[in-house]
Amino acid sequence: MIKDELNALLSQSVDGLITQGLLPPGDYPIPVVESPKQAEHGDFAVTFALASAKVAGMNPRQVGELLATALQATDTFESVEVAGPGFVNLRVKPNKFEGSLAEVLNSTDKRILEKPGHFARPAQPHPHRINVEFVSVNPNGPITIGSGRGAAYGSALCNLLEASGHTVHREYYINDGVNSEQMRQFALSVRALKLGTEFPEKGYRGDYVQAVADVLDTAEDHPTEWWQSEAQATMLERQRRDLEAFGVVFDTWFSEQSLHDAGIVAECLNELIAKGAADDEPRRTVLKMGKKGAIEEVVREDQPQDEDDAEGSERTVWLRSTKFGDDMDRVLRRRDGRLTYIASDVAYHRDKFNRPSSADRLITVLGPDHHGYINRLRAVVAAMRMSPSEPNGVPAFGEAAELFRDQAEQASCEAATRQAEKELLVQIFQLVRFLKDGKPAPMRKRDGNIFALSDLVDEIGQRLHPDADRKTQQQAGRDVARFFYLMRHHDTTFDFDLDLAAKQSDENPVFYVQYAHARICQLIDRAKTEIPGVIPDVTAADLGIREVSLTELHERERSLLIKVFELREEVARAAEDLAVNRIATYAIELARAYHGFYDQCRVIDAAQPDVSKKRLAIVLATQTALRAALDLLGVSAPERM
RNA sequence: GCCCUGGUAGCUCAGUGGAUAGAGCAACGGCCUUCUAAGCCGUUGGUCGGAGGUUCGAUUCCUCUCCAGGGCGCCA
Repeated sequence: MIKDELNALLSQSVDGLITQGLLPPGDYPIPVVESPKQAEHGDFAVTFALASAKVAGMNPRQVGELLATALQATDTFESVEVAGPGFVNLRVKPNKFEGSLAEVLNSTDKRILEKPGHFARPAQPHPHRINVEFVSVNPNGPITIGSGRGAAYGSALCNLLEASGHTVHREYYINDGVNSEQMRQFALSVRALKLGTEFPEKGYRGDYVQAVADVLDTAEDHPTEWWQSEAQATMLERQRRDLEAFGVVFDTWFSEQSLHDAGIVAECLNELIAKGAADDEPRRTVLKMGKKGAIEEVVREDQPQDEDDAEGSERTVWLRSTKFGDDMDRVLRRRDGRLTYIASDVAYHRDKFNRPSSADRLITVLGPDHHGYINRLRAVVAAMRMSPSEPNGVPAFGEAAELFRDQAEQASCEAATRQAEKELLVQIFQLVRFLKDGKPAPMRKRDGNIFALSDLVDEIGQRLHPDADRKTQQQAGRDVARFFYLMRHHDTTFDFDLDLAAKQSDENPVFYVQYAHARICQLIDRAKTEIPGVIPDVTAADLGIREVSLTELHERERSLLIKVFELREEVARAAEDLAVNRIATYAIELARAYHGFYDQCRVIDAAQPDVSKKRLAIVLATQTALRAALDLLGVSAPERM
């Protein structure tokens, strides 16, 4: 793509200057082109002169002049200007865009997620096998509009990681442990509704509970476990349906309980004890933290042992997670022998690493209420991955002396923690506030009903297209909801304006982008009938672009092309930062560039076939980029609106 | 107390250590007998919460601080 070519050219030029003795040898930064904020600064800008003035021992403008002279000589630029304190502003000769345009057109009609050769797929220097776990809510209710953000983000993130050259596994962790008190309450609520028995005090109300009861085909009572597994399965099915309708599918729905059933949780527990990462000493270590994560004090809380406890009660087993960066030790096995959620987490994470096509990176997407879970989760992975250490009897220093057996253990634990920081990335998405009539809309209705993701999709779809069929409504609702969820950075609280989402107007960015695509499609259709033979044949093996020469470019053509070429870089950067919102922003910018081009550049003109051909090539390239961006977001690209 | 996130135009928000900080909406004014006006163009609008520091250069990095939201269970 054009930027890579220019970067290579820059490096050559700088090397040349050094070889010629015009620049003193030194440790220079790698020169790269940047996109200027203002169009009048040219197509690309170089800040090399500013960054390297010190190394060169010259003033930045001087370095800029040298670089400009060298670049002038390459016959690549229409203009090279040194501006301001030492920027080098570049305007590229139109024909230098031909290669990049051909590259994009080669990808027309290919989906970004299908063909590895797609132009938007950057060369991935460090491809990983990434397991992305997201949504993973309890199977005791429908997917809420709060979780909707995690669903949208997680699914788009997976697309993005794939597009940037990683292998991705999409995973949903089912919190179906039979020990779960919440699931027990949910099951008992269903039972009460079905059999007319007494409703549990902490029971779940809402139509969806009744709906589960209605589905179950039984008239008699069963053990609680039966109700639990039946209610769960029914609810899970609803979740799966809702998610699918929202464009979210998983490769694996992983059952927590299956780990218990296979005895793996217990096995892991024993492993941790053997490694010294867990034990049943009756104490909990709590770290008093100062600023910047500095340990101020190690507090040892002795746990009272109830002599009165029922016979057969066991000693509490603690994960010494304070050895792995957590601020508090965590319980793995309760006194009554039940294993905790975090105990299954150990087994679960071991499993993720140990499958046949195992992951080497884990990404876990969690909601805002799980922020405190990050260190704990990392400690779990660290403890599970740690290799046991031979005692060396050298006591650790300072606070560490309270935590570790000796320096050998400290080294081992710290290495495991650092490793876990690399292997496990926890992404927190922040709260969404839903606004209706300018006021916050409650997430939970007074009757105990939850504002479900499916309600959101339906409501937006119905308000947009009151008279359309259900499929059209759902598609529209899904497109708008996904785009709204994704257009803000996931780690920022944002307001979801339901009225704006349901407005079919220029205020709604989704339609702004989709409209650009629809305009393109209609234009291409029209060109096929009005000026057949002029439209570049992108299906030909050796593309029609070879006949399209870019001898001159209208300003709008130029800026549109540059924007199209940016997609690949944008995908790489967004994937690097796990920032899906960049793609939404890019889509809006690309749409803007297209609308601007469309307004000023007449495409179909039988009198000027060369101009038409060139512009159609640019339009096709834009269509490819726009589709790719929308694909990544999981938003449809309609052919007409 | 500690941790996380945010504070940028009237509103909603972009912004990668670079130039005069951008967009959409709102307000005002233009552009359809030629490819979809769900569009385009222009005007108005800013102590980038505050104070220090690093840097040739800070909205961006560091420290402190103010304000707002969220989180810190033998719950999951």
